[in-house]
Amino acid sequence: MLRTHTCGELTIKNAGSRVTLAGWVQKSRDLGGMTFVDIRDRYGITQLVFNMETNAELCIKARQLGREYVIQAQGTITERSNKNPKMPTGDIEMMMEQLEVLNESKTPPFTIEDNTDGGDELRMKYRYLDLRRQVVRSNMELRHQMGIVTRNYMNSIGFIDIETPVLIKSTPEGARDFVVPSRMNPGEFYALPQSPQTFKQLLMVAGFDRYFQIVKCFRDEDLRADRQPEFTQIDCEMAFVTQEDILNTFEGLISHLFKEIKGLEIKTIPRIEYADAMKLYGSDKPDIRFGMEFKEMDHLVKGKGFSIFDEAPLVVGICAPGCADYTRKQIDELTEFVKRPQVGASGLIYLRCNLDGSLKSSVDKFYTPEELKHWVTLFNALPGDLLLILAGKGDKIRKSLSELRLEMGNRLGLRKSGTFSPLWVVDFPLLEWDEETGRFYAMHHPFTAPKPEDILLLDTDAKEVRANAYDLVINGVEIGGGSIRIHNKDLQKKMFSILGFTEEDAQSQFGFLMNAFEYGAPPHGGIAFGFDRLCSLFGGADSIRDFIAFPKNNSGRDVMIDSPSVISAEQLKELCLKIVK
RNA sequence: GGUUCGGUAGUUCAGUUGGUUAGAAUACGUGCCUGUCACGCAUGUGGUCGCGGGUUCGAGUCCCGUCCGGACCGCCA
Repeated sequence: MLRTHTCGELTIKNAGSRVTLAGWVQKSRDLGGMTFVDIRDRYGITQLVFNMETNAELCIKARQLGREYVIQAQGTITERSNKNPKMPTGDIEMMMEQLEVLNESKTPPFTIEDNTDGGDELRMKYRYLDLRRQVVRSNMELRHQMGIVTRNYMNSIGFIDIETPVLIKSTPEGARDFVVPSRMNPGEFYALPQSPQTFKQLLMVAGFDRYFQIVKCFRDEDLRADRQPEFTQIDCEMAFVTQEDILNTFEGLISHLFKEIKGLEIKTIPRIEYADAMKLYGSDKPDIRFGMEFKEMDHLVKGKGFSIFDEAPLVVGICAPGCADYTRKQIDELTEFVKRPQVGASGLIYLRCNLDGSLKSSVDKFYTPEELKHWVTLFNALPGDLLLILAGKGDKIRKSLSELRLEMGNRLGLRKSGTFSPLWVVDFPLLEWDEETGRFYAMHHPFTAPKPEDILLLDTDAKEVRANAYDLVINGVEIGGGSIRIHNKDLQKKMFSILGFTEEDAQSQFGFLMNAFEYGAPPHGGIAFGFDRLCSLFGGADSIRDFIAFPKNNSGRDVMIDSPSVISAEQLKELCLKIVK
């Protein structure tokens, strides 16, 4: 071994012992007569002391060291005369006896510090240097812990980890597939899985009644701070269960993770129906760390001559507590915010509930003080509050108001990191009508079971059919989702037909699944959690990139290895492929 | 496909109404310094102002195009 200890473990107890450390030069401080060098590995930092009086040759050698040189240091651990309470090894230092440069280093393009001077792009290009930083490394360690705790927990409640294939079949439903050409089958392609969905269902048919896997999934869609083209799921499936059993089982996993990793007790996770979430928060993934629920106002505002409200299908607002002192400028800012194309409202109406009890709105012309008082009553608004009201088309304006609600939550500091508010959103619609293509799409996926009491509606009013589908939302982030699956061939066939599949298409794409359903498929259902998102949520970050060792940038590129890249003409020929731009 | 912000020293940024030789901090180099730990002091090196075109006596600054990066919308069963 090139070392006897790590750079993080030596304390006052080791004083007097002769040790050898190996690691990277974090920083050196040359004071003339003596030189201090901080040596770093993934466990911590230890201070090395070189003294000109006792060993001039070694001290001069130490002055030649640059940042990130890899060195081996031998010496005796002594108690410091000037202790540093800020570092775990701050009580001791190593009086140097021997120094070996194991490898030199160019000066890195950014500092290897918690508050690095490097920008994102540079850090990604030199990710191996970025990963040396304590903050990034501890993100990786958190991820490791989350994985271990999950595996142990799932194992302890009887789940079995089974790997499913990565080279599978492309299907038109859902996200775009990444495809891989098959050399042995010219003109044919594998697809990388968007999730192991059908395989885990086949495992249920096979009798593995509790399956899980921490598994890479792939989707060829545009990226976001919380979306990577390859990402990791905790993928789970159970047989002989109801929705209730699944929610309870995975409430167990989530509270266990919170307890083990964060030391937090999560009581029962509240549930909200999809329809209520949309009505109260305008979102299927509401952040319930704060209230500010929607109130619909049509019955109070229509027919008073204010055409914006009269002509809008829906008038809906929120009450921002303590914001009545917002200046004209601040209100204008909010108006600009809701008018941004990403938010999409055409204007913002406000009502100030002044501290002296008076009311001031942007529509005083149209409403009497008495009428405005009814608004205040509807919102239970207190003096000092500010009502913010949008008008427009139902779902669209709810979405805009949802953005405004989150913005106000941010402004008022109501979205505190370190606070976790998990929520089950249940009873999602089974289907979504798409105007452009004039057909239904599965809201979750085509294997989701309708609620038994809604099955009859499939033929008459398919839009109204609710599914046994659920999402886990934490702090407004969709962390997981799943459903009870269809296990009956005829119902599955019917679903495909509603989704516009011909019988032949359904058979060629999903025949293997429907055939399996003919051989005793048990009732089953499951859930998948976004592991990267869960890690970044626990780590208190908005972006999942810092919890992935080698992430891709906004354009799906890995700027370190410079992928994707062109392949040679030989490779193309072998695959019978031709590039047409 | 769209909206929006940005690209100036190795790095992070400032740069006024278009006007002399483009600045700061940090990093790096050199010298001094025996208790530093964001060491200090002195001093120095370092610039294709992303790229191309245009307006102008004059462009880092204005205009057009383009490339790259960030956030977002669409998209993401």
